[in-house]
Amino acid sequence: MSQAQEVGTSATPATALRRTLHERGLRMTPQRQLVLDAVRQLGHATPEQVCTQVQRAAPAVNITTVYRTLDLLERLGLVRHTHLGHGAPNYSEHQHEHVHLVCHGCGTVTEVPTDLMDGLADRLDRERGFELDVTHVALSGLCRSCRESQQ
Amino acid sequence: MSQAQEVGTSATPATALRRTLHERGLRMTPQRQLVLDAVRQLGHATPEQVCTQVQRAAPAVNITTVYRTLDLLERLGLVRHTHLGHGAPNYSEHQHEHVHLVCHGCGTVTEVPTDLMDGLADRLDRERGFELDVTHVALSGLCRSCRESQQ
DNA sequence: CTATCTGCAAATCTTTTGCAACGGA
DNA sequence: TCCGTTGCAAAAGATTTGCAGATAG
Repeated sequence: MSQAQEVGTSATPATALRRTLHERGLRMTPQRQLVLDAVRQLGHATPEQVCTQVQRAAPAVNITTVYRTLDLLERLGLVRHTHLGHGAPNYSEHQHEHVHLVCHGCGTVTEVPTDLMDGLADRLDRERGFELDVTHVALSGLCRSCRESQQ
Repeated sequence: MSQAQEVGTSATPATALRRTLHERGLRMTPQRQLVLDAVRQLGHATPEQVCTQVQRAAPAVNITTVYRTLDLLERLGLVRHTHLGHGAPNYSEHQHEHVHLVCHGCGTVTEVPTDLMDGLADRLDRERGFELDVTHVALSGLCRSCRESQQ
């Protein structure tokens, strides 16, 4: 009983997650639902942050499980990760597509619509045959307020 | 004598590096020249790769020194680093500006001229007041050959 | 009942830090 | 000589792996 104690969502309805897992012969577990919920609640977050959020509902869930589950959810196409700059990967819902702007100065992360990248994506496609994955990396630079305070 | 043994470049002329260091009250050392040389020779490389290259000339140089020196050279504006995707930062000469395209499929890194980003940079500046640092991150996606072999 | 999952502990890998010794100017 | 630098060892942080036990189906 030391394992998975206190793990459990409020209801555990026959969710889309359960269906997706079963289609591939995988099992539905409270941990998997909790990790997916956490990613949705947090918008975008590191594995560490996801773990903290999950543990608010189920303290026994291990960070190892969070890593493994994020990997799994990504393979299922339910979440995706981007690299915001330093090192920590950053997970968010797959549907929720956006480009990250990271400020060197204050570290703020802003989300902007992906259509900002349309022009660039077209050019890369035409000129280089490169299919840009718009959401996988962050653009970095200086935000307005940092520019103002710097000069 | 256990330290810095066998460290030494072929000549050690009064280089630009020496001057830059002295301007700031810092000291010229063989290690610093070797790290800078390695970055130039490799084009772009992780700290690990830089270290391996340096150690071909001077086996005693420690990875710690490579990390510290890359940091220093970056503060001096001689090199800069970008994030290619997974986690390892990637150092290259500062003068040598380019945008990295990383392919998800084969991992190939391609360099393209930064003016590809001009349109996007303008838009971000006008619409968001965000000053894009074009060279700091990589764009990822699928290269032509991976697209062809995938479909 | 059985194969899949999880938690735990330990291994790995990358990067940073403290400190005594070294060496550039 | 003096103080910036280096090498070493150990710490710190992030992620992965092996395995025994728990559990979904």
